[in-house]
Amino acid sequence: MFEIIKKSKETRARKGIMRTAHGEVNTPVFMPVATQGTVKTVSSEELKKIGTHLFVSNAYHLYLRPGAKLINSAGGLHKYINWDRSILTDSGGFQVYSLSTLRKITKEGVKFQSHIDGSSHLFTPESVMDLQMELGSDIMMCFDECVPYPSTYEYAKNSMEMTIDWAKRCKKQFVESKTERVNKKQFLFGIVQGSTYLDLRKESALRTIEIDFDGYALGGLAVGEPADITNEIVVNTAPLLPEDKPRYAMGVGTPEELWAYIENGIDVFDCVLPSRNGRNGQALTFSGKVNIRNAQYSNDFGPLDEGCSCPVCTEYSRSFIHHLFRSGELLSLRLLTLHNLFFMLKLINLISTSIDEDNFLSQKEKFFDKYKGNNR
RNA sequence: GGACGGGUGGCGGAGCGGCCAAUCGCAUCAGACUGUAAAUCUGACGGACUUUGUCCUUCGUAGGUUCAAAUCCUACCCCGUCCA
Repeated sequence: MFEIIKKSKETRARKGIMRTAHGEVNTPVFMPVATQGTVKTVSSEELKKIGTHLFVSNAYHLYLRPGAKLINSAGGLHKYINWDRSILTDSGGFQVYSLSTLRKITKEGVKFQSHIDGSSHLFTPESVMDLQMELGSDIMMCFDECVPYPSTYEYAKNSMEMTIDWAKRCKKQFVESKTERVNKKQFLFGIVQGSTYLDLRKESALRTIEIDFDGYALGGLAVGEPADITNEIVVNTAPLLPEDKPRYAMGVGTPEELWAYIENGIDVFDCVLPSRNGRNGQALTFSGKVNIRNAQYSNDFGPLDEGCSCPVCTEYSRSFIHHLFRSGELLSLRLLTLHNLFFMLKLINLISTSIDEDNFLSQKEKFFDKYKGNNR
């Protein structure tokens, strides 16, 4: 599914193409997060318009509501949500972390109490595979435990062992169910855990690779640990992953992290930052972060980001968006989200070009000269 | 002219002798947000300073009672409702 088309001469960065049943996805790629089958506030058409080819949705949430059977009967997730490009589904492993007060982990799986109506649901590696196959996502993720930070070595080790075991069960279920997926080309990614412990990360990586997946993800990142620790994990673990498979840093990240991790050979990212922060009033710009709520933008008639060619910056001013945001107008949330997603895609394009042109390091420095220069 | 009710920090609105520089909401000023239970959350919000504390000036105005008043009393000035 994955082909590398260019390797950086200066770093471990590379460019590639992921081919799924719903088209080609150039890497490095940043996936917007569409948990409920929608990137909050923006439409499929808008995502396409700004150049999105892949986003991440969530099997756990879609299972609870509206339900996999309903989606399946609608003709699958793509058709249901009106998206004919690629979709990656997260398994619910993150919800093991984020909804930790509503679940109980056993060897068998995770028993969740629905945050919607309190009802009980058992998620097992097998059921989560079936679920994602039923949804028909292009790339499925193994069911894992996203380990909280900080975790003791013992907890991290036990959890890592469990995630490995679950990965095997996921693979088995995936392989054995293959006939049911008839013409559907679905791929399955394994997830490396191990918390902040490099030896556990290494062991997790090697044993996950042994199971053999279509791609490999680093999970349990950006869950509250200091940035230098995240960096240490990625720098040390990414090189252990197979060169010829896509590498995915789950839940990451900031513009800083995109540069840093692509430099270390990561190909795929996803993060709620552009969408959530956008809804909370923050615009990402090449000059740094802009909190559009701030008084200083009330009479700033320039675009969110000077020189940005996105559908927002070409049409709307900071002042107006500031006004909309303060007035609680929904349009502000949409405009900020759309701009931020465009920013991330543009940033990825910039990085991609620098890989092509073998000037990654100088382009990175140039980016941060301006980005840092106006940050805070 | 009379009878009630009321005047509290930018606004609304609690408090009705000490625990009040004064609950709360809004507004304002900032900050956070990383595989989304998030259009959310946090902090500041009379002033000054040696800022987990100290001091100064506040609850219509002016007096008074009291060890102590936004809270009680008196007068006055405003505002609202009703009666003439």
